[in-house]
Amino acid sequence: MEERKLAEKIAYFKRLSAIQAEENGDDAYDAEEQAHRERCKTFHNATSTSSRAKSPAPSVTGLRKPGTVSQPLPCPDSSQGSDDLEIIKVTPRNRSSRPGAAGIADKTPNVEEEIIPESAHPDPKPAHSFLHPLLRPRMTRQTSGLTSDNSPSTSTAKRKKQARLKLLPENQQIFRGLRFYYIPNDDANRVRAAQITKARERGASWVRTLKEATHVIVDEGLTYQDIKSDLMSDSSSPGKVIVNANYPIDCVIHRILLNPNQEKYVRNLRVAETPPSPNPSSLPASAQASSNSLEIKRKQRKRSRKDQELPPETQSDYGEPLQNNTPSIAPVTTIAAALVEDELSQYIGLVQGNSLYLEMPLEEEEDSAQSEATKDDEAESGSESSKDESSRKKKRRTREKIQLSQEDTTWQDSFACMKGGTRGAAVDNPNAATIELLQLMVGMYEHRDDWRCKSYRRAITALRQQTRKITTAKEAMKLPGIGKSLAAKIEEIAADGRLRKLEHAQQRPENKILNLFLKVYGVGIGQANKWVSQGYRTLEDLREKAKLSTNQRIGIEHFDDLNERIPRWEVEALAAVVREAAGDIDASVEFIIGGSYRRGSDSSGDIDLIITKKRTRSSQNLLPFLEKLIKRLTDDGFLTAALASFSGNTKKGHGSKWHGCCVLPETAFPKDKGKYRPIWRRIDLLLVPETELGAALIYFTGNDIFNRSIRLLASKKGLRLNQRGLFKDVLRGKRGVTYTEGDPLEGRDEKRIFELLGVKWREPHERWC
DNA sequence: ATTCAGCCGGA
DNA sequence: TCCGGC
DNA sequence: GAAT
Ligand SMILES: O=c1ccn([C@H]2C[C@H](O)[C@@H](COP(=O)(O)OP(=O)(O)OP(=O)(O)O)O2)c(=O)[nH]1
Ligand SMILES: [Mg+2]
Repeated sequence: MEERKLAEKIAYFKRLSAIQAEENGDDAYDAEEQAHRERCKTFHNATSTSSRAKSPAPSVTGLRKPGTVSQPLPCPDSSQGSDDLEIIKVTPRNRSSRPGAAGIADKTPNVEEEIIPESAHPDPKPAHSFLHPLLRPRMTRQTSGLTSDNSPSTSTAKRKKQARLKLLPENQQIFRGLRFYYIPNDDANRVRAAQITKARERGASWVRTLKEATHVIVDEGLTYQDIKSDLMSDSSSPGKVIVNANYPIDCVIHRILLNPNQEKYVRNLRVAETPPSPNPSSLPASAQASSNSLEIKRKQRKRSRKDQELPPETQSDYGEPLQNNTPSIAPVTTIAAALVEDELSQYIGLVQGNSLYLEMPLEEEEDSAQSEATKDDEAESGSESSKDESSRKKKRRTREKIQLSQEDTTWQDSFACMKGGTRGAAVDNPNAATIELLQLMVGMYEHRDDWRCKSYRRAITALRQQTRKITTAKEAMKLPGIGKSLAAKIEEIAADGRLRKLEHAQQRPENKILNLFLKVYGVGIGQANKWVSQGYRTLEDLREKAKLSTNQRIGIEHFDDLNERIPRWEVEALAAVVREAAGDIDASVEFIIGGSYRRGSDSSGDIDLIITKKRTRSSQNLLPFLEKLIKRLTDDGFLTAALASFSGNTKKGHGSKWHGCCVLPETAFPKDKGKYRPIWRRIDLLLVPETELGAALIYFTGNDIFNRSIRLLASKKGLRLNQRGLFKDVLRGKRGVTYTEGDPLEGRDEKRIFELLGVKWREPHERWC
C-alpha cells in the first residue's frame, strides 16, 4: 500500500537498516572438553571429546505447532528476578558518557561488545516489581510450545509467510532463547513487523501470550496506563522484562543484549511512583554519543556499516591505551619466530578454528623442524605447487632456523607431553593464563561460529609458541592470526586476569543449557536452539517432552556413558572383541584402530576402526562381510545400537561406514581394572578397500584440524584430498557435477600421498594440531 | 567481499 | 534439502 | 575473527 507517508517509509527503512547488525557473544561452551583437549595435548594429551558441530548454520526455527508440546517452562531462567541473561547493564553510549569517564576509571576496557561489569548497576529496582506474581490464569489455550518461530498468529492474522524465517548466523543470535510478546502483539504495523522479524532472525521467539514471554515489548507511545490491563490480564511473572520498542532495536544495533532497565527503555512503562533510577548512564543518548565518538572511532570505522549509530559499545578501547603502554615491553625475537610458519603449519592455522579440537601447539611436533622444512623444500623444488609459497618460504626459513635449535628438546617434550599430560605445557608457557581463557572462549563459540572459533585457536597456537608473556595488544598483533580484536582480549586478560565477554557468556543460563543439549549425540546447534527457545532446560525435559530422533533418544538415554572418555586399554579390548568375531567370518580381513588411538592418545572419545582387506577395490566388496560382522556382534550383545548404518547404500555410492554403540563384554574385561561396569561406547567402522587405504588412514587418523589443513594444502595445489584418495582436481561444473572426480593420483599409500603433496611425513602421533 | 576440507547418512 | 557427525 |  502506497498510502504511507514518505516520512513513515523513511523511518521504516531507517529502522530496518539499523537493525541489521549485530553479533553477540554468547555461546555455548564446553569448557570441559576444551580443557580436556588442551590437557591432552601437549601439554595435554590428547584428544578431545567428541564435540560436535560445526556448522554455522542457522536453522529455521522450529516450528511446532501449538499445543503439541506440553508446556515449556513458564519461566525462563532461574534468575528471573532481575534480568535474565546476560546483558549489558547500560547501553554503550550511555556508558561512555558516564561521568567521570567511567570506562577509564575502571580500567576495564569497556569492552567490546560485551557487557559491563556488574559494578555499575543502574537499575535501582526491577522494573517489573509491580507485576504480580503469576496468577496462573487459565490460559488454556495457549500453546505451550509455541515458540520459536512460530508466529502466534494472532488475531490479525496477517502473517503467513513467515513460515520460512531464515535465521541469521549463530553469531548474531543475540536473542536466543528469549520469548517476546509485543503490545500490541501483531505485525499489522510494518515497522513492528520488521522489528519482529529482526528479533526472530536473531533467535527470539514471538509468543502470543504474555505468560510465556520473557520480554514484553511495548510500542513507543504507550504508557504504563495503556498496558496495565494487558499486564494484569495474564499473569505476569515478576521476572518479565518490560521495555519499549527501542530496546530490541538498540540490542540489534549493538549486537548484544543491553540492560533493559535503562530509563530510556522503561520510560512511562513503570508505575508512576517508581521513578526510574537516575543513573548517569541513562542519559539521553545524544549527549553521550558525542563523548563516545572519540573513543570508539576506530571500531566504528571498522564496522562501517549501515548502521551507524554506532557502536558505542564496542569499543574499546583497548587499543589506544595499549599502544601507549607498549613500549614497556620488549619485542622479542620469539615473536619474529612465531611469525613464521611453514606451509602446512599455516594451513593448520587457517583451519584450526573449527570445531573441535585443538590441541597441540604444534610447534614442536609439527614443526619439528624437519617436517616443516622438508615440506617446504619439497614443495618448492618439487614442483608446482608453489603458488603462494614464495612469500611464505621466506618466513619459513627464518623460523626454521630457530626451530632447529630448539628441535631436540622441543620435539621430545612435545612427545612426552602429549602422552604424559600436564607436564610440558603449562609449564613454562608464560601465556598459560591467557591461553586458558581464550580456550574457554573457543568453547563458547563452538558450534556457533566455526570461523571465529578457528581464529581463537589459531591465536592460542601463536601464543603457545611465545617464550615471553604477551601483555599488550600491540605486541599481540604482531603474531600471525591475531588481529585487533584478539589483541585487545589478550591485553585485557594480561591486565586483569579476566575477560568480560567470557564471563558474561558463561553466566548466561541459556548458554549452559545449550551446552548441555549439544553434548547429546545427534543434537546440533539447530535443534539445541529450538529447544532452548521452547523453554526446555534439562535432559528430562527433552526426554519427556521433546520430539527426538532415534539417535537423539539414544544420546539422551546414554548421555553419561557416551560422554565419558575411553581409556586406551579399553579401546584395545573392544577392538580385540571385534577382531575375534571377524576371524570367524573372514580371517583375511584386517582391522586398524584409527582416530586418537592411532595418534597415541591415552584416552579416546570413541573407537575408530578401519576394516580393510587385500585385493579389494571398493568398499562394496566388504559390505557382505560387514553385514555378517554386525549381525554377529549384535547377537553377541557387543553392539548395542546402530546410529548410522550403511543401510541400503544410498545414492551416492559408497555405503562405507557404520556408526553405532557397543559395550565391552564382561568376559573381555581385564581383571586388573577394578570392577566391571558396562559402559556404552561409540564405535565407528570404516570400510576401506586396499586401494584407498592410505587416504583412509590419513582421514581416520586425523586429527580433524590436521585433515583440514592438509586438504586445504592439497586444494591450493590444485589437487583434492578426501578419504578415498588424492585426485587431480577436476573442475566441477557449477552443479556439483557428478562425474569427474578427477584422476586419482594415489590412494593406497599413506606416505606417498604426503610426498605428492610435498608434505614431510609425520607419524600419527605428530598429527595433533 | 570472500575464504577458511570434504564427505556420508538420516529425515 | 538441511542437519549432525566424522 | 583474520587474512586476503
Ligand atoms: O570433522 C572431522 C572429524 C573427524 N575427522 C577425522 C579425523 C579424526 O581423527 C577421525 C575420527 O574422528 P573422531 O571424531 O573420532 O576424532 P578423534 O580424533 O578420534 O578424537 P576422539 O578421541 O574424540 O575420538 O575422523 C575429520 O576428518 N573431520
Ligand atoms: Mg575417535
